[in-house]
Amino acid sequence: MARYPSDRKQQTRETVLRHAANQLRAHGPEGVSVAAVMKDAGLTHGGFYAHFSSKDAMVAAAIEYMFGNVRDRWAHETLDLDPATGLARYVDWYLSAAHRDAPATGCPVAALAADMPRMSAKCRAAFAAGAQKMTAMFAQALERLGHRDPAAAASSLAAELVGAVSIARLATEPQRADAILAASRRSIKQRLGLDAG
Amino acid sequence: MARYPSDRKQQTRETVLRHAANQLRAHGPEGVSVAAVMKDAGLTHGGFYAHFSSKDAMVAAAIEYMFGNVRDRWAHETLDLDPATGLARYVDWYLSAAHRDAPATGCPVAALAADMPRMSAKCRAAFAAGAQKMTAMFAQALERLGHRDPAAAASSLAAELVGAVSIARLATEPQRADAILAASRRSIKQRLGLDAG
DNA sequence: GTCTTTATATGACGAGTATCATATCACGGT
DNA sequence: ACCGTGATATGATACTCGTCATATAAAGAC
Repeated sequence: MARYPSDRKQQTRETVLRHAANQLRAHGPEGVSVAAVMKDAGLTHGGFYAHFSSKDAMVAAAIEYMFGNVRDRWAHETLDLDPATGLARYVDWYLSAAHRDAPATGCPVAALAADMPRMSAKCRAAFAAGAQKMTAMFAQALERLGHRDPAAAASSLAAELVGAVSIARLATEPQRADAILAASRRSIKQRLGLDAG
Repeated sequence: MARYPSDRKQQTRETVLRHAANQLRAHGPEGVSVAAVMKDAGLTHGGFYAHFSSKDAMVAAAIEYMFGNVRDRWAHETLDLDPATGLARYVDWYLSAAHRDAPATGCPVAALAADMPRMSAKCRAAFAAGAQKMTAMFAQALERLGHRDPAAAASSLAAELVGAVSIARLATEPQRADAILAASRRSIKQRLGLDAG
């Protein structure tokens, strides 16, 4: 029956999704074209609708994919570390020059939040769910650290992380961009008690 | 010589710019079309190139226009107030539900920062300059408040303001959106010593 | 009233896009 | 060797957008 390896289509779909996710963050929801994504994935535009019912469906799937990566990175960065060290390490990565300079593979919230209000309900829902899980991730770590009102602290933390990277990406001079990240690193660590060790 | 009122073209240009600025924040740089802006301004698309050399030139001019409004609002909100009260009042406005729900007339950084990396050099430069002036505005107030390292504190403040509004605009449930703004209001005021009065 | 100039409108062109109908290709079973 | 089907390619359609050439409308000068 199966004329192709059974998971061939699945793998193609995931390849397309990966390139879609990168192009989304790099060029924005309107800047990404079906043909360009397929070309990046090594295919032509025609076969697209065998994998997704519409461009919007692909974008929604790519959003879930990106937030899956966010959770993977969190798990990777905090693996086998106590909550304080793990959180500090994640903050350091989030506010690093490497993350600032690689929006295509970085946090979707910093790269795409501003575009969400004008997207389809499906995309907005997927994005909101992802962002919420991300904040919950922080809240759990802060709770273990004995913070009172960990939800509020996590919300404030997420806000400054996202804002700092967004603004740092605006700066024209590299040293200004560095200073923005450094200022938020210090402010966050001080306020969350992560600088004492 | 002058067959029309001398400032007629200037006024038309400003009307177009105002609508361009609103549409930019509402629909994003790719979502705004020359024809739609002109229609909003009560004109047709043809006359556009009498006012701007290109769509990009209009966007760049609209960016300057928006940041001009930012400074006007700052002046308006902090007028005749001591630095602490003025800053607190601005923070309250920035993190208000009204601002969150009206991106089209709100802060350009929260509405458009994510789109800047993929815009023309001219637009990026105008945006970076505007954002920098905004942070300098905060730094001046913080300096008057006797903060040490007011530049760093202003940077951190701007980051959390922008991030909080960006994330609040994602939330699907209104009460979550409110909680996000409230958490950052408290965190900012506490850390800057604005809650004591 | 007519003329001249400034401001705006009409209409067209070329490029790019999402979508879909149809054709071709690759592969495992026989 | 070849056949049938699942996966991808080709090509076309309808639409939108930025841009510009040209036409019309408005208003003071004579």
